Order: sequence, then C-alpha cells, then structure tokens
Amino acid sequence: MHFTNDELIEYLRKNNIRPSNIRLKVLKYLLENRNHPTVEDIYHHIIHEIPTLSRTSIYNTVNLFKDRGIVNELSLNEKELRYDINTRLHGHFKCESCGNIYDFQVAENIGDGLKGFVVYKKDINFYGICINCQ
Amino acid sequence: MHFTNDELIEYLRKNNIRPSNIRLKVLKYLLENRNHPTVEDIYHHIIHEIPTLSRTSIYNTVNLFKDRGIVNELSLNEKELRYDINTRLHGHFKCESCGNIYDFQVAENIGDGLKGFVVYKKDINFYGICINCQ
DNA sequence: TAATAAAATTGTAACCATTACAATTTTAAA
DNA sequence: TTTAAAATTGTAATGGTTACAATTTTATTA
Ligand SMILES: [Mn+2]
Ligand SMILES: [Mn+2]
Ligand SMILES: [Zn+2]
Ligand SMILES: [Zn+2]
Repeated sequence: MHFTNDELIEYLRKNNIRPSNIRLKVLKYLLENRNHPTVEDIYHHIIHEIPTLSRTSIYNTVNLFKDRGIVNELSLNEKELRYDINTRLHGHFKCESCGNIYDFQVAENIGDGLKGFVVYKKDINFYGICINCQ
Repeated sequence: MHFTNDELIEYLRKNNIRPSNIRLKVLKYLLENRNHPTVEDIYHHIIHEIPTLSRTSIYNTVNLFKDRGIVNELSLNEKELRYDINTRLHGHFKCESCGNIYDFQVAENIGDGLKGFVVYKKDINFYGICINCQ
C-alpha cells in the first residue's frame, strides 16, 4: 500500500499532530508496512533518508503518536517496545522460534465481566511456536 | 488462607524445587496473599524474618518459580514486573487511578483462530479506571 | 565424624532501553 | 527582518534486572 504526502499530512492533522518531516516518514513507514517495529527498526529505516536523524526523535515521535492515540505500544516481554499503527482490537502472537509477530482476531466482548470498569486499553499477547516453525 | 510448612514443602517438591528457607517464605507469601507483588514487595515482606536477605535471592526465586511454571510473570506497563501464583487462564485489569490490579474471567476459547499454533502463554491485560474510582 | 562436592545465597558491577534535559536548529508568527 | 514557538539533537541520567564471582549452607561420601 502506498500513501501520498498529502494523505499522510491529512492523517496527522486529523489527529492534532503537526506534520514534520520525521513524523511523516515514521507514519509512512508504519502505514505501508503495518508491522510491529521497535524504535531501532524505525530508526534504521529512516536514517538513510535523514542522515542527521537522532534516535531521540524516533522516541519522541512514537510517544507523541501514542499520546494522540494513532499507535499502540506493544510490550511483548522483549527488551524493546514495539509500535502498531493498527489500533483496532486484536491480539498478538509472538513465535519464540522465528520471532515473528502475528495478529489474530479477538471477540469484541472479551472481558465483559468488568461491569462498571472503564477500559482504555486491551493488551492480548500470546506466546508459543507458530505454524511455520512446527 | 494458611499453609503449613509441610504443605509448602510438598508444593515445591511436586514441582521439582528444592525447599529452601527463602523459597518456602516466598511461596507462603504468594499463596496466602494471592496478590500480584513485585520483587520489591516480596523483599520487604520477608526481610523482617531473614535480615540477611538479598534482593538477588528474590529475583532468583521468582525466576526459578517461573521456569518451573508455578508463577506467571506479569508485565503491566509498569517499571517493575509482577508475579502471580494463580496460573490458570485469567485476565488482569490495572486501575490507572488507584493502582489496584483485578483478576477477571476470560473465555477458554479465546484466540481459537490460531489453528496450528502452539500457545505456551496467554497475557490478557486491560487498563483503565476501576469501579471504585469512578 | 570429617572431608568433599553440590547447591543456595549474597553483594557488587554491568547491562541497556528509555527518559530527562539543555543546546541547537528549524519553522511559524508578528 | 525580528521574535517566538516548536522540533530536533546529543549526552547524561535512570533504574529494574541480570551476570558473576565469592561466600555460606546443605547434602553426599568415605
Ligand atoms: Mn498488530
Ligand atoms: Mn492474577
Ligand atoms: Zn515461528
Ligand atoms: Zn481504582
């Protein structure tokens, strides 16, 4: 999938994020790959286009995106955090063998027993061996 | 709930854990409180009974318990990890206001779409405001 | 019982992803 | 052009956890 610069700018503006060069590149990477990269992954992808890029800027960007609600932060029991542009409810499966991260569907009514509780965030993370590593 | 020393020893032996003094005290604390303590929580509870206690011993103990499968490690987007003696499938709700951690039931068939995947561990963590903090 | 080996415990140093923060650069407003 | 605000950068600090060697305790053997 490809996104034009105008589409990316609009995407950020709609979420009250000023569209700087770095932010557009990070957003473009997230939208066109729809993977679950670490800060390091993002940094290495963009450093070639912006040689002066600082890791701190990637940290700043993903934290801003998180605050504005356009990415979710994933803690998959790894050293590094990951970021997901898909904020709809879904689960993650991490294969301990190949390291791949799979999305999977989750019933919308999960955790319905929590009556009276306001739920902001639902993290559903599974671990094991994926079908390709059996 | 109260556990005798013999019951605690048997609990560990059944799981191939040699019943040392520290391990028995950690297990007793976990079983009789059934909360979700951090290493620091456990350390502060036991230091009064074993003045020479080292934090490293608590780290060693919870990691051993985790390897043997008698506790689950919880990563609730906090600085510190937590430990849960209840290893049956259930979810956790963390209240961002009072900090309390609630258990909740989860359907046994969650993530059934992962056909052919072997799942070792299921983490289901929700975040929000609990009913008492509204 | 004494000697020896194995296991457990301890204390300190190292690790390292993330954050804090001040300086610099870029962009926007006046 | 001036001035202010925002974004970016580089470095230092943070802090929970792990690595590891030394010490202590427990179990085994002679
Ligand atoms: Mn995802
Ligand atoms: Mn629990
Ligand atoms: Zn795999
Ligand atoms: Zn609460």
